[in-house]
Amino acid sequence: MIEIDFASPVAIYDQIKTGVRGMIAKGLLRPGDKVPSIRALAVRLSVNPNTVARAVRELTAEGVLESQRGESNYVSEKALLRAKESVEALRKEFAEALKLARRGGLGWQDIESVIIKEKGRDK
Amino acid sequence: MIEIDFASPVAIYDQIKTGVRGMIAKGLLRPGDKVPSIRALAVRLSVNPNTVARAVRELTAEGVLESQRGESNYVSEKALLRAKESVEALRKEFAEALKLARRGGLGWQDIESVIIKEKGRDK
Amino acid sequence: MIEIDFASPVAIYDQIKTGVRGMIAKGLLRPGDKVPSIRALAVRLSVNPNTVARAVRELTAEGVLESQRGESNYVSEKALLRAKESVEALRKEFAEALKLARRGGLGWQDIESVIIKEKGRDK
Amino acid sequence: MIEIDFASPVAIYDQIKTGVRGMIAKGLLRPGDKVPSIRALAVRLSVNPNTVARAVRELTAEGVLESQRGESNYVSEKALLRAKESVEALRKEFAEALKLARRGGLGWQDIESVIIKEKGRDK
DNA sequence: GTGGTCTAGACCACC
DNA sequence: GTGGTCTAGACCACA
Repeated sequence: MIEIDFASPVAIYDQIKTGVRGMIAKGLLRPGDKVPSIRALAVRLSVNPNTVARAVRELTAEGVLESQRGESNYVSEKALLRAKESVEALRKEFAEALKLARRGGLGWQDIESVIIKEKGRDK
Repeated sequence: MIEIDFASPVAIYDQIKTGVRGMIAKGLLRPGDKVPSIRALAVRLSVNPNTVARAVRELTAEGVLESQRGESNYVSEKALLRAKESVEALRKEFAEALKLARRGGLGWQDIESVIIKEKGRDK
Repeated sequence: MIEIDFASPVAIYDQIKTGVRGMIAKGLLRPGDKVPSIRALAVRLSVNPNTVARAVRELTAEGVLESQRGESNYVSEKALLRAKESVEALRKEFAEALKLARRGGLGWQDIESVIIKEKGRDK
Repeated sequence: MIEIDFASPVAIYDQIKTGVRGMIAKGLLRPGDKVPSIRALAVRLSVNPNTVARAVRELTAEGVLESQRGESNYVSEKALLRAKESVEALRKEFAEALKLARRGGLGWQDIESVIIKEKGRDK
């Protein structure tokens, strides 16, 4: 499901947010689907429930999830649209990172090798 | 030579630093080479001389450039090593950005298209 | 300054948010003003720093405050506009509460007495 | 009689409950009075009979109304007491809303103007 | 010193 | 059981 990189400089709650948006963008999570409980997710990701709660809260504020007291959380109808937007933002960030790497002298060969390595990790 | 993206969120002096390191890594600047004067660089990049000065100052502190009172700046002997290190750092950042983009749902096709587009821009 | 009612059903972080917006709307806090540190506010309000941090974080996301790593927080330029909006929202909520109270049989006399009492508390 | 605000976030059956309690508190309905039939009320309020039925059911469970199979509904003897209680609850909610509005920066002038407007609507 | 994040554990309200 | 809030205390990055 969602992979957390504890060594990453990116905050865990942010990785969870990105991960959920990613699953929606990839179609693994669809509007109306029930999202695992905060506690369950926390256990599965080996993370504190508060950290998951923060991600869920912010995704809810963003309109990606819908939550009601005492009930499970659900993927909202607007989620697909929001996910598309965030993927586009990600595309721009990646393009920026690529440009930076090129300007800094990273060769195309290095870049291709990084990509091939990641593709392998993906399996 | 060095391209400055004035719309980028990355500070200009930082783009200059990265650009210089990049030219060294690419072999366009070699240890012992004379670096253009701050004023000349400022004019060529359409940038404030203070901004160039800051980049040069920090590169000097870093050991990439060597400067002496009233003389030109030169690429240091250690520059190649330093540049290699910074390219390695860049590689890691790029790998990180790639991983993030993937987790967030960006498809391989999107990624390839970004790369092809950048390759084209490079010419 | 900001008064916290610990007996209120309204969450503390929300009372802080409303309080800050209120001070801006009242002109007690103006764009560019420095906001007390999270820790200082926490002590003054007898509240956990994390609770203040949440209020500050959300106000920042909302565009009312501006914060930078390691620096103090400041009231943003857009804060006045945002505060005006939130006051308008508050006005509507109050009007709704009034209408509800009237429909439920609360007499004008009762309402006036509540208001006079609150005016007294204000001093 | 009872006014329904279809644009309100408050559920309609709840508005009906509040309205009935209000009429009792205002003395427009007294213990022993016959309450119009569910169908008649539904027509008069332009509302689904099921919605009225729910309001009546809950008011009966609460002890405000009394109903017997096939007979009309009547205002119970305890109704006055219950209505007083609910008005008191309403008073507290209104006081809370007022306090919130004040803390959020709503001026007394704004508050008075809201009240005057509502008084006018009341006629 | 600042804000930002994470953890641990507690209590509440709702269903 | 669910999510929501608060506290306490820790560590990090930045300046």
